Amino acid sequence: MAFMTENPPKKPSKSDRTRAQILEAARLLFAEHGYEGTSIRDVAAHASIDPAMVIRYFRSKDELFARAAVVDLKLPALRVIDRNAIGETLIRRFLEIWEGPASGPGMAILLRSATSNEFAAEKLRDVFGNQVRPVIAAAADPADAGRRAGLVSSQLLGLAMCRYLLRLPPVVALSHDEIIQNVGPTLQRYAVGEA
Amino acid sequence: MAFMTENPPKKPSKSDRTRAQILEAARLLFAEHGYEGTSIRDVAAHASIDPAMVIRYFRSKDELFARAAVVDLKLPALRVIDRNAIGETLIRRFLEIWEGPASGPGMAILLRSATSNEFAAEKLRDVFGNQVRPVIAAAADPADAGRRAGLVSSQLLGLAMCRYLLRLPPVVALSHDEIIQNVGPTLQRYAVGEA
DNA sequence: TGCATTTGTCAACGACCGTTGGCATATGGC
DNA sequence: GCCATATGCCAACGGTCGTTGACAAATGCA
Repeated sequence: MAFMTENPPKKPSKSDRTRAQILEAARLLFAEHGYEGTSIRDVAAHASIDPAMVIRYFRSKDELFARAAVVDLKLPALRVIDRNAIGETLIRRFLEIWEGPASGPGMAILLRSATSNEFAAEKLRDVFGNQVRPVIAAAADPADAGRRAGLVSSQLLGLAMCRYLLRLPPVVALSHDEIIQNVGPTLQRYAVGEA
Repeated sequence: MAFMTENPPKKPSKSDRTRAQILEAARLLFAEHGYEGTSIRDVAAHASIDPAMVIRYFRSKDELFARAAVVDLKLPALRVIDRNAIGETLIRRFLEIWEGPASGPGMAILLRSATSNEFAAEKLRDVFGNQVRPVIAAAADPADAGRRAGLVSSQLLGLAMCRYLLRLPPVVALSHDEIIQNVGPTLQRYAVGEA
């Protein structure tokens, strides 16, 4: 067997480069065209490699998608957030995640395929259950953290859909300041506003 | 040529029934599994008919999808809406569209496929440009109606995604009253709130 | 009853898909 | 240089897809 999946500390071997190229091409294409709209052959062509190699490095298309669709929102630690600025904090982090240089296209990959691919949908539900909900739960009564996190998610997810996937012109045209000033208060009310 | 597409006033002929059955099956499946996830053979099986008939009645899968993806939000006429209750009016109509018995699955069809099918995306942009925007434009300064309609759309589209497509549990659990009380004020502010 | 038109079934086509196994080439330790 | 291994290409498989054309059954008018 020729796979040593877990960290062998030193080995930037030849294969690791192509492996990374394949994964990068896959993340790009999955983010842009979704799971069904991206073929193994497309990924291979983008990585300048034979389709068979994609299968050799990742065992199947499903496994490749799973490797490509990892998301870490890196939301601010629970106690660092100012309760009175949680709305602004969330929307600022949102813009970094979707437009900042550091973050990859992980969320785009999930959101693009979540409507027609159950694995992506489940993964997206996990993100909001394990990464968004805890932040809200730490800032307000944990009893209705689910309700509040759900409302926050609906606004953020809708904004992402309109701005980055559907590319609704007036939403694309919004400046960062406009988004912060308009959506920030909404999130603030959803997260910690009156019951 | 055997198609008389435009109203021949009296003819509930045999074919019109199967034609309707095919369209109904298509709307159901497109709404549930999206464009790429629904095959002509699936539609035919659901309509208890041969796949070739689907092509004979509608000329191609694209044309079938176009016929299935018609949407009329039937938003209240421009001057009937109370400016101070436009948020509540919009969210109530939203719930009727998505859960009421009268409205079909038109929006679900569009939203389900909009992330991976450019035709559906364009159609959805049309809906918000031709049906949502005018309502907002009539209620506030038409100059920034685009911005306001975009914000309204982001919230409504996100709520639909979370509740009906992604089925995020805490959002599914929301009662109609909770939705109206929480999302209504958001839409009110987006539509006519302070600049 | 005859016959033309409609309505439906069946088999097959070419294309694309994910995936596989065999075979060539390059690499790197001995 | 020798050879095991890693890396890569190629051709093909079985399957599903949208779509087509030929043919059978039903329908309705003369």
